[in-house]
Amino acid sequence: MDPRYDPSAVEQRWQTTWEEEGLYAAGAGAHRPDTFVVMHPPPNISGSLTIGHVLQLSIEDTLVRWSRMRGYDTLFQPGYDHAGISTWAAIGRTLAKEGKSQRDLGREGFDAYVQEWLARYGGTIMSQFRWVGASLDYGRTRFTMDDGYYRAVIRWFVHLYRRGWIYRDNRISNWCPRDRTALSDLELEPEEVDDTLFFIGYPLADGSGHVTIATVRPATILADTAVAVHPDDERYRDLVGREVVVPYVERRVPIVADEQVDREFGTGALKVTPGHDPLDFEIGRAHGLDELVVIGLDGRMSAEAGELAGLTQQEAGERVIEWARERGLIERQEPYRHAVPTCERCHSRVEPLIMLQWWCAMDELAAPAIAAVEDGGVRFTPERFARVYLDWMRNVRPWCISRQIWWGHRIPVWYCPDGHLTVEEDAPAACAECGSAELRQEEDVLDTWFSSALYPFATLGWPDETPELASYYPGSVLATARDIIFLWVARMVFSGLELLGEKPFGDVLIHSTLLNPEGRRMSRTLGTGIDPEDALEPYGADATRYGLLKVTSTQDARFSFDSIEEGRRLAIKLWNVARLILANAGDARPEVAPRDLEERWILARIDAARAEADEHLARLELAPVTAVLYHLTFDDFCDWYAEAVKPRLYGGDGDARATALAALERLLALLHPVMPHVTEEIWTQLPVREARLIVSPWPEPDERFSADEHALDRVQEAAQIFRRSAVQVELGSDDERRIFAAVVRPERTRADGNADAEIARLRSEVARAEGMLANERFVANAPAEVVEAEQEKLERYRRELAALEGS
RNA sequence: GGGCGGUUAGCUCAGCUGGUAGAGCGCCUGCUUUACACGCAGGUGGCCGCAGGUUCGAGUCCUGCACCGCCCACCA
Repeated sequence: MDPRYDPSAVEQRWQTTWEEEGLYAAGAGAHRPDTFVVMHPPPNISGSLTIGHVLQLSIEDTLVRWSRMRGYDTLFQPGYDHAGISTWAAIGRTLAKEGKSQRDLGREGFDAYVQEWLARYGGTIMSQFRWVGASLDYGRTRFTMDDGYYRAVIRWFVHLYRRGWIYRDNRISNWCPRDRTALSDLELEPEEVDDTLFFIGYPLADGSGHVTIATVRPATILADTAVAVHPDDERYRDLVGREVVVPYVERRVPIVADEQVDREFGTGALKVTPGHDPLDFEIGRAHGLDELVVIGLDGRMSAEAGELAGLTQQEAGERVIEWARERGLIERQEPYRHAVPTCERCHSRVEPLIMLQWWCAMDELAAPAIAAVEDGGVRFTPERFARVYLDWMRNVRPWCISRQIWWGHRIPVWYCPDGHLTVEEDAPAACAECGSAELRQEEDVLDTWFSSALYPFATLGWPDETPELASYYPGSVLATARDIIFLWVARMVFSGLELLGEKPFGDVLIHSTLLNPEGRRMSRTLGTGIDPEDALEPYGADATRYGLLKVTSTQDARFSFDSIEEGRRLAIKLWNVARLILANAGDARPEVAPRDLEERWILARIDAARAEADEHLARLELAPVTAVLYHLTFDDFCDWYAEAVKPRLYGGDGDARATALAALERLLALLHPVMPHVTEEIWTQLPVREARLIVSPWPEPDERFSADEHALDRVQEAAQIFRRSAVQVELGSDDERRIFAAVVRPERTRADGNADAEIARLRSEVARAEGMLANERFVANAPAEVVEAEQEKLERYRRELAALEGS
């Protein structure tokens, strides 16, 4: 073996070998009927890997490899997402450099361009997946726009349409004037802005006074169709049912009462603009108000704004205010800071506009998806995210699913010249209503998340009844960051329940969001992110995986190269101890032939670590696993076992050699899910191996040694005391004395004879324990085992103290 | 406005159903030449955010408060 471990060559070689030998394929190594399925969240085809993706892959791959070694039929599914608006916008930015836009290309020209673009930028992500060592079944890679998947999405649309839950309607929509498409509520991002709140008098139609309203958007006054007050508001009770005159347009509109009005805000009277505000829209529909629109798709005043047409809202607002001020209707104005919705992608201010869009009603879909989490069929880890999911699901509103872009699944609706709709999976020959053959397909495409929602089964061949679908649905664990609980997780749950009658996965693991070393959110656009290759290249995949898993928890985690450095040291340590054992193995073959204390002890320790790791992995806790492995390797295996057995290895003890090889095998197996490459590389150096480590059995516990987990406690205590004080403590057996001599080498110890400090320490421990045991209420009320433990501690301290003082 | 999370060693963080504080890194000291200085051994270092409460006993449970962060939100 090379004295120095160089991950770069080794890792790449194994990644290729495993894949070529088919060991990443679903079912590899399986010997039990259960399946373990992980759908890796499909990355945007337009993007590149972030360090957060590497964390996610590390978590998933560790669970997958662990399951594979335990004999499960595992499927780790890879794929890409076409990422509608995201890709659309990315291409827009590229085109802008040539002074063009997407729409300049025309629909077909755009299709051609996007294919070329994907060929150029699409391939890097999967090679980065491989670099991490993610054992995805690459041969099954799916794309959310491939033919089969496309068909699934269209089937889903038609299904919902026939259910009556998808409909086309003029509703208030979120319109991004820059991207020129509608957005769902989840694609908005609030942004704080400084506005002015104007208090404007609306004269009563009969001239008997006026009602004052507050607004930050005076331009929308042109589209006011009512004033609303709270029904219980004493101030306005008498005015309900009467009329006011809207300033500037001088239109008579009613005063209505609606409980959605906040009495505390402004004057308690609200101008109602159903065409340009979500709340006003609701009030308008409830009261049958007119829905006027005065703002166009470009965000400027439209033709309906009359003489103000073409002006910006700012300009139009100033004109309206000026008009009102001249007539003494401006009561006052004050600066006002508030959050307004913006497009999460381009940060333009989103216009709420009434427009014709496709909607999906959510009530019927949400009910079973709520039940699935309430009754524990779908579990969240950490649990608190179940509430986040439920709160959203219980208050979910209609989902706007149409987008006015050209990249995505085109809505399967055809219009005839008379405006009849035909909804079919395949292009119909004639209008279903009038028989007209002159059909035109809907221009809009579907929201990206409408298709992602099908991921857990569309990737398996749905709507066909494939063997994969039968075997691998539902999946096991979905690992994701918390930012897509609504966008994706929730939608997968309800689509799976609706189409297959079964939840898509049993566990949702919400892992840490990685922050940069300063504790700030990483952002590609701000350049505060970490390029995964900056870790993978110098440290290697094993170290990177280990380092990321170490810091992940139920909280956000700061990324740091320190933990990756620790992983690197672990890999090197493993490499070196393997060299020690292999160089001194002679012609021994791995066999559990324990004869002496240190061997039974290390086998017991490995078993205990395995049990601990199993427990944590079953609970989807990854960070504690790295700690268990680290201490097992460094402290138990290297610093104690290897040191203790070393003289016997040198001396040609066959049993010691055979057992050392067997113990090393088990250690490698335990580490493999986290650090697959270095462990597999060492594995191939072992004299006997029946298979690749990646598909070798997870170590079974050996009851013969479970009692020996603490066999070295006395020796370790004696060593501790000796190293601190140079005082020799009596040991009970020859084995113990031999191990002590092998591990505790006086010439490598400070041994400054500081027995006094040790005696003082033990005396204070004895005093503390005596104090507790003298407390009658403690002895009476504490559980028996706690009191016993305290007594044992006291006895041990007294024993050690006696040994020290006697010497 | 509503909700959630955090506050523990110089730094980054563990501490499950309450039993008298841990890890890694850093720092100090001493050890190298038959696995590894990418190493070994030892050590220093904590009113567990603040104030109350429950309890024989609180980092852990309860109530308030203070900062920091996140999510949701139609107060126009």
